[in-house]
Amino acid sequence: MPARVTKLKELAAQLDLSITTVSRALAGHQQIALKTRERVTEAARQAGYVPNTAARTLVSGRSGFVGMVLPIRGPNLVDSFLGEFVTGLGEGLVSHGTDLILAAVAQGQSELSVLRHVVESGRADGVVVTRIAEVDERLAYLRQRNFPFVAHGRLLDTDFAYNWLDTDGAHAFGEAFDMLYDLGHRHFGLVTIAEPMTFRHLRQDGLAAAIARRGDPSVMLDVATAPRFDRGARIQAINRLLHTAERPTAIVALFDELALSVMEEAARAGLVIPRDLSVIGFDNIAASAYAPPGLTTFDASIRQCAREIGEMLLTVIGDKSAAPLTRLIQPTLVSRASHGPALTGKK
Amino acid sequence: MPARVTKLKELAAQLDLSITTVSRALAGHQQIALKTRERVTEAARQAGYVPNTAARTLVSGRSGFVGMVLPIRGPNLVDSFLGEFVTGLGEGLVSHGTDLILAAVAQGQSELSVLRHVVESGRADGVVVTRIAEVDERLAYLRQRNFPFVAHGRLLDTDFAYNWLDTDGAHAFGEAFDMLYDLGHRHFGLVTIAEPMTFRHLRQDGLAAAIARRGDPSVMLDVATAPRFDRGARIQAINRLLHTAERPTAIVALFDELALSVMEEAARAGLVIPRDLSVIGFDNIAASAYAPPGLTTFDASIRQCAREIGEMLLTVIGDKSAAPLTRLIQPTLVSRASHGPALTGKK
DNA sequence: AGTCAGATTGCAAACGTTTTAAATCGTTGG
DNA sequence: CCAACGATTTAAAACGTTTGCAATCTGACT
Repeated sequence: MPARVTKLKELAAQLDLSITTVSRALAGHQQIALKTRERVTEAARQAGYVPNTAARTLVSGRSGFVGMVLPIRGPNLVDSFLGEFVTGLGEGLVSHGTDLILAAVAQGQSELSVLRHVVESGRADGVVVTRIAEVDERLAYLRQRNFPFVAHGRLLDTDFAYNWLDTDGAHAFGEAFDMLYDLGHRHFGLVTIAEPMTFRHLRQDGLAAAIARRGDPSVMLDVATAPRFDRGARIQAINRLLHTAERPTAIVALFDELALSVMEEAARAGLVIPRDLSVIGFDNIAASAYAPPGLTTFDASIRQCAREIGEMLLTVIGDKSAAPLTRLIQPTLVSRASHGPALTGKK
Repeated sequence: MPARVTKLKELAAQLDLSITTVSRALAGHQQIALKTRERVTEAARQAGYVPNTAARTLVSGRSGFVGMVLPIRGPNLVDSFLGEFVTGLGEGLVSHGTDLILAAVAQGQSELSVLRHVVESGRADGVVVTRIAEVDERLAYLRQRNFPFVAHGRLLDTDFAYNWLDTDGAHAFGEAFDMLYDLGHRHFGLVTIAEPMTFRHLRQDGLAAAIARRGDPSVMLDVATAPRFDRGARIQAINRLLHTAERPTAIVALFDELALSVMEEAARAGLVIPRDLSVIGFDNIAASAYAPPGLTTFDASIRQCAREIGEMLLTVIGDKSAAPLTRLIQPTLVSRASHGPALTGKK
């Protein structure tokens, strides 16, 4: 026999008060006598009263939920990002009693249509959008609806003001270049993805800007590109980079998974890291610490970022007309053993 | 200007039909004339009508959500489990248009109280419970309420019938022992956790049973125990195991994270794996492939399990009175390079 | 005693949907 | 031409809460 859920009406009857008063007392309204408020609170606690979310949402227009569309990924792909992000988001939201809804995208559906559903069904008071694309229809939609959201990542178009939090990939990649340059490296490789994600541009541009700043014409940069989820193409692209006549002495990867692939292929080709090749990644996923000899990378602290995104979103929901919130996080260099001085004997 | 959401009333007015008819037409009731149904469906599509979740939930008593309480974990802990699990669950639920609610546990709250909130506020039609403890008050609560749920993991008490899916850790650990025994190992180590989780017992018992089955009195087993989230204690316990006069030649770890720690400490102690020590884990987390020389482990395919759990839960929600659903998954051995023949020269 | 202000409390509407029971329509058989 | 039936549609209640407005109560002041 399922124990029944106490309703406001019952609580009111039991206390010999009106539903209105009980509701207000629990909401802590000042207009209800303090004594009554205490009496009601205690009775509610005793009865284990929990307000019905649906009824509350229906009348107040606030669901107490924040939505997120589950990022799509291939069937055999491990995504170290999601677990961290979700945990952080939960942490950021919990202080205000807000829960998270995750909506998956079914086969044949677009991510946008799922987002629309979440927004228009009133399930959520705000949403989080991750992995921003160069032309992102999700952001366009949310903006047009004037629906509260915070993006993890930036658009390239800086005219479009909105709420975002991003890690400063451009700066990090500049830092990586400077460090490697100072170690004597002049011939660089960059492993990147084919998808039109904005973080690709930002990081790539950060690297290019650092090279330009240095103003040394002897610096060379080879770029290898492969679709994000195509392992075969990735391996091929990396090997093209590794097996040119004049091989780069340092390779920067757009993110750790790519860097780990580089290390694997380098090992397969008989190269010793960091003696023959320096490798630097970005993200600091768990595997990076274990992959020999330990990947030097930038820690983006996804969990912490997500937590802050959660808090930002709550602010945005609370005050829709506030000026756009933006936050640029500086990732920190995690120096392990995959980088070192350039092999100069060769030149 | 936020575009307005179309409501049933508007749709009805526009079609010159009653709200009732429109509602029924969209639900596909046979009693509504086919022609009308088509007309309504088309108009709804055009208007981009999305039913309001709260209103629907309030009257129907079904929220279309499945709940899960975000597993608690330390601030600096990476949990490879969660991302996989959530993705799989989403995949399993999406076919029925069900979304997932994740509720985080705030500081000072108990996981049970959050679960109660989720259940009693009507947020969810069913819940998923992971990481079953020996005496699990969450299961007791859900059962007493007769609320639909599926557990990832089993209780030791087999009298209590409920819906669960579990990986057969007992069998896997038996398999690990047999394999190692056949490779000549006689002195074993087991690294386990202090927390009263049922999977600990099941795996440990599986190992003990395999040893007993073998009936070889020369087999020895040393057990090292440490709290799950205490890294220092874990390292200490492992080193106690590694630095006894007569060191085990093979160590089985309760799960991969422990196994990776064993490999790290072994390397630090100058031991070569698998020559001096065989190590076997369980879970097959991403890092296990990278940690040198590659951890031999069992793949529990969390994502696939979670997917199935999602499907099971939908079944349970659909028919509350059905017999308990149970499913035991056989993990598959992933043979990498961390195990090998026992070093016999020593004896 | 009457009046009035301020402090409390309660009535009733509203939120958008589903669902029960009943109404309406058109048709067929007598 | 009427009754009855099946097919289709509709009115109205219900879900549990919040909230604008009105009602009541309690003293204090005149």
